Amino acid sequence: MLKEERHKIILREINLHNKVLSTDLRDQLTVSEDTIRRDLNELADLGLILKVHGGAMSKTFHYPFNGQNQVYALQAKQVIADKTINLLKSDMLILMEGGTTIMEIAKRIPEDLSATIFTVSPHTALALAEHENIQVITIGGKLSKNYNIHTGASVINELNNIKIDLCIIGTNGISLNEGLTDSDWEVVHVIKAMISNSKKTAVVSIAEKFNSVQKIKICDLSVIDYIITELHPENPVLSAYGGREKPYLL
Amino acid sequence: MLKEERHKIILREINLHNKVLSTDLRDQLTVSEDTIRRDLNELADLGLILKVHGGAMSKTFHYPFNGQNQVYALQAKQVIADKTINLLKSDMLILMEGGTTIMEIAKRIPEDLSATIFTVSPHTALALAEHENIQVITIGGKLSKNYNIHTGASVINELNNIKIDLCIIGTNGISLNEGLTDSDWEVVHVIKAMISNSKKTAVVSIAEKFNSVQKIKICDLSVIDYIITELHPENPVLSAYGGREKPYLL
DNA sequence: TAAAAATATGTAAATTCATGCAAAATTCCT
DNA sequence: AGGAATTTTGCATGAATTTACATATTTTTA
Repeated sequence: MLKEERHKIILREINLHNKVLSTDLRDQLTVSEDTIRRDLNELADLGLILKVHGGAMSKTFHYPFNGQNQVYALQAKQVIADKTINLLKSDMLILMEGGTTIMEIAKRIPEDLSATIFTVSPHTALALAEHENIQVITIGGKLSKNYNIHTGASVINELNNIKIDLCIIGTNGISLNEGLTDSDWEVVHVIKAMISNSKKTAVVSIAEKFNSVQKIKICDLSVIDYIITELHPENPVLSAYGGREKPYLL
Repeated sequence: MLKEERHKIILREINLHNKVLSTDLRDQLTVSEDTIRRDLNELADLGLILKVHGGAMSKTFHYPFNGQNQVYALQAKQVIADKTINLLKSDMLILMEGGTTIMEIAKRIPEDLSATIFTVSPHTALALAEHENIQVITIGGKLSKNYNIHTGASVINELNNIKIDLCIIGTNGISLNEGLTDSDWEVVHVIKAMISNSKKTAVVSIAEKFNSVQKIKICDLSVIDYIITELHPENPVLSAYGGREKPYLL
């Protein structure tokens, strides 16, 4: 294994988890601990990481909600993120909403993927900005305090002027009969506009949210192309959802 | 668990709740109480927390100027922020750029000030969103990786459609002869548009940046209404700047 | 004032680190 | 392609750090 290769893996690991243990890296990369230590020293000399006793840490938190904040069901969301990333191809125009699941996707995008990603969420934008080959375009507008995403007429207008290849949204409610539902009127309208200006739409949601209904309807499930959960597509919990038609379970 | 990791968690806990009990931390972090005590001692030695019997407290509770952020010249920037906030009145339309000084302004806006604030910076937007009475509107666009502010034609277009009462910008270079200067072409154009669509413009800058010149010109100083530094307006360092005409030193 | 709680100090075990050196791998040059 | 130069790696050693426990002291509380 090349040194540069290790360095990239180490940096990635730190970006993802905010820290690494020398011992973990030794096992993961199957090199001696001395080598790892030398790697960490070099990366620290370049100012890329913060070396500490026992490993290394991320030097600064670039965006507010990053490390210490405990994300609910983080592991499930990371599984979802990895599945979702398989849908992303180079040169795509991608549109992302906000939320913790989508943040995990943003963080875990491979460094060699080059694409243009639109987002209505400042958090997502800042996470995406970490990737060298991703062009980030924020759809600005009134910032909703509760959801930290841009809403309002200006957002809708902007969205109506672009044609997206793949749109990735989270959801608060998802059920067979009611489709996608949410509780905030402004947010619902943004999501509607996101979907209707995209060729394909993927919904990411932990299985726990399935069969829950919120007050305001976004759309029927038939409009959705992919539903991505942490479970295997053939898990009985999802059996009602994977029909012959869209949406496809991933 | 890494020691620094514990430290960050402890700091976060203190920032959130203003105090921590050693016993709570012992349980939460599953280490011995001695370790917690050592951690608290180290953080106290660094001046980041205030150690008290039974745990530790936030120092900012007692001494407002003492952040743990690694912002360069933070104290000066906080002085600038407080001066700038005097310019803000309720019901104003305000426009803010990005940068560490402006972040301090955003954080320190009084809770009873109610205004609409536009910004081209996701960071600033998220900081502003913390204030209940501030309506935040993000001017979206291509996110510049180096500066983390939105740039490009769409930003200019949006800016041309609004009329701002007060525009607050930072700067990289400020000098009598060359006026405001910066090093990034895209950023310069955004700032130009910000200024030309605002009735009043305030420049915030630590004194250290005075008499420095960057490659690209933004505007002459005569266009600026207020220059705000951490120094007293009559400090000799600034003597050349405060003429009979604009700009006014604060 | 006495009991309880919190703190300080010392010690030993375990882990981690820095350094020097030789073997192995890689790169460079002809 | 072949060999020299350079870089990289693993190992050995001793030093340094970190942690939990035991014990003594101080502070708080009833």
